[in-house]
Amino acid sequence: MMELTRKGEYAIRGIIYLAQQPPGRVSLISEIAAAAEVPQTFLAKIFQSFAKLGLVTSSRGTGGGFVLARPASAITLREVVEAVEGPILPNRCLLGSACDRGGPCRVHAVWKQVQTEVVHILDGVTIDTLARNP
Amino acid sequence: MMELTRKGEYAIRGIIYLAQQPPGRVSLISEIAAAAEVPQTFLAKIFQSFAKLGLVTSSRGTGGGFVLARPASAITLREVVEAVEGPILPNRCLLGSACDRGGPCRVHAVWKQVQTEVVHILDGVTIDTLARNP
DNA sequence: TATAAAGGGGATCAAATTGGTCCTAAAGGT
DNA sequence: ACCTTTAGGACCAATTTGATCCCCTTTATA
Repeated sequence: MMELTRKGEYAIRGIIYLAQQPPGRVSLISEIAAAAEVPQTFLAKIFQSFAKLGLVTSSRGTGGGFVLARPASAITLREVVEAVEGPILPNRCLLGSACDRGGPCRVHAVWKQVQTEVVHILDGVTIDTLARNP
Repeated sequence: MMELTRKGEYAIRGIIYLAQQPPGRVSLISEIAAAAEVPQTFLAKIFQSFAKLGLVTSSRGTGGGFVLARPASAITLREVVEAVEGPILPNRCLLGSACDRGGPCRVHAVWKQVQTEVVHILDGVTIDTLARNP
């Protein structure tokens, strides 16, 4: 239960690689894909999401590629994961207010607590931290 | 991300209904399914899992049905969820020791922490508590 | 000892999601 | 012009999810 998908896995590996490059250094998607051992076309889609959300900046043409849009210490694991997997949401009922057939369900508060805790943990981890890891 | 499936949702609804019955009272799967508003054949499968894991006891034939195998206060939400969704496992890498291409991945400790927290929350909630909820 | 009333278990199936490819367009450098 | 590189959409196969169906076994009781 609650498993990260390949997409999430790849997203993390890819952005960690970017974070390990010298600041300002532009990386090609082909380079990132090779280093992170991820299918290139798939990773390209992932980085499109990153770009749209402002986690990375992209440039086209010769000399183009991807760079972090912010210092790695200002990008959280939560942002990266949510960029490709959508919001942390242990149960659909956390979206609307009425989840059960009439009124909030009996487990509502528990899922809310799970959500809060997970978000808190992932918010506390930056890509910088992960990139510097042993 | 991390969404509970219908199966998990149904499992919880079904066992809460059982917990709300007078102690010892046998409930038919048809009765539970109607009350919980869950497809009966699907719920039957779910309760088979419960029975195999010893959360409920089942009896066949006339007068048969399902009863909680333990007091509702001794059944945790975690047991119910894991019975049908498998173990709480934010990342595959939490199974083996080496997750990344050689050695544990950089995010390993984070997923471990998420797992521990979620397990802790769900372990702290009993079916009894849910059944008595407003 | 039939027979009806349950649950057990396997096979099967459609729909949704996941994981991934391909192609064409657009943008930028030479 | 022409090459390089990302953008975006269409498309596709495999897997998972969400069921349904059918036949078997167990059990009470008429």
